[in-house]
Amino acid sequence: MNPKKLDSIIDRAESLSSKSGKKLTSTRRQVLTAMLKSEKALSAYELAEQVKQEFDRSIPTMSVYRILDVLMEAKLVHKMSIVNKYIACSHITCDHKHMFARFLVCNKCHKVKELMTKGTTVKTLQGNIEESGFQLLNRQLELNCLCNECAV
Amino acid sequence: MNPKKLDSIIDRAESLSSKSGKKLTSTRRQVLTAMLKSEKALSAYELAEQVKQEFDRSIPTMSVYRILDVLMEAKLVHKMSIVNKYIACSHITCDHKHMFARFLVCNKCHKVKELMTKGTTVKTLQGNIEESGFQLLNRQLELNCLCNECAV
DNA sequence: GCTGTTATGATATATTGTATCATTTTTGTT
DNA sequence: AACAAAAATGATACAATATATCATAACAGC
Repeated sequence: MNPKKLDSIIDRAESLSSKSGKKLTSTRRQVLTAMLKSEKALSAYELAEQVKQEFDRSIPTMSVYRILDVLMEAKLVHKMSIVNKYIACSHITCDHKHMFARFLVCNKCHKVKELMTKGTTVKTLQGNIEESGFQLLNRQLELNCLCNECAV
Repeated sequence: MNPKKLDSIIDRAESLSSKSGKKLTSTRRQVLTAMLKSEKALSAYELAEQVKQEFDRSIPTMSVYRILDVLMEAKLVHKMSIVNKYIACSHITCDHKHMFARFLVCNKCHKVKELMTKGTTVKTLQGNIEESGFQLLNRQLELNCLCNECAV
C-alpha cells in the first residue's frame, strides 16, 4: 500500500474511531499501520512482531488483542476466522450495511482479497435464514482458497 | 437425532469410509456417534469429554483430532472454523460437488443449522473469484448468527 | 491540581492444535 | 497358526491462539 493511501486511511480512522467514542491513540495507530502494510492476514502475535520491527517497540499481546477489538469495532479490521488471523479492511469505506463482504483467504500464505457482493445475491443468501430461526450477526463470507502463487 | 436415523448414518459411514480406504473402527464410531447426538458444534476436547460420558472411555485428544481428520475426509464431519469446533454432517448425503453448504452457526451456544445453496447463487458467488487469481478449496459458507434461543 | 475514565502493562492461565515416538491392532501372506 | 507390514491408537511434550485479572499510566473535564 502506498504511503498516500495509507495516510488517507489513517485519517479516516481518526474520525471513525472518535465517532465510536474511541481515540486513535499512537499505539493503535502503529498497530493499524503495521496491518495496512501487510497484504497477508496476521495473527496477534505476528502483528506484535511486525510492530516491533517497524517501530522498535514491544507491545504485549494482550494489548494487541484489545486494540484489534477496537479496530474491528470501527470496521477498520476484520478477523479471518478460518485461519485465526486479522487483516485491515482494504476498502476506503467499508460499509457493510447492504452488502456482503467476501474474503478470499489463501489457506497457505494467508494473503487476502476482499470482494463485495450486492443486491440479489445477498437476498438469496439471506433466504431461509430467518425461517431457520437464526439471525445474522454480520455480512461477512470467508472462502477457503489458494492464491495464484501458492497454487501448484 | 433418533436412533434409527443415527444407525442409518453410521451404516452409510461404514461404506463411505471404506471407500476412502479407511475403516470405521469402534473408536471412530464412538466419536461419530457422540457428534451425531449433539446439535451443537463441539471442540475436540469437548468431544473427548462426551465420549467419556457416553462410553465411559478416555480418548487422548490427539486421537480425537486424528479421527476428526478421517471423518472430515469422508465428509461426515465439518469444521466450523469461525468457532473452532466440529459438527457432524446433518444431511443423509452431503455431496458438495455442485452446491455450497451454508452453515448457520450460533456464536453463543454453537448450535448449527446446515442449509444447501444451489445453482445460480453458486455461480454468482464464484464470479470474480477466478479473476482475482484465487481458486476455491471447498464450497462451504459459515455465517455468524444467533439462534432463536440465544437471541435476546 | 484533583478526580474519574480510558488505555496500556504485566502476569498467569485457558483453549485449540500439532509433532513425535511407542505400542497395539489389523491385514495379508505363507 | 506364524510372521511381517500397515494402520490405528496411546502417551507425552509442546506450539499457537486467546482470555482473565489486577496494576499502572495517560488523559479529559472540572
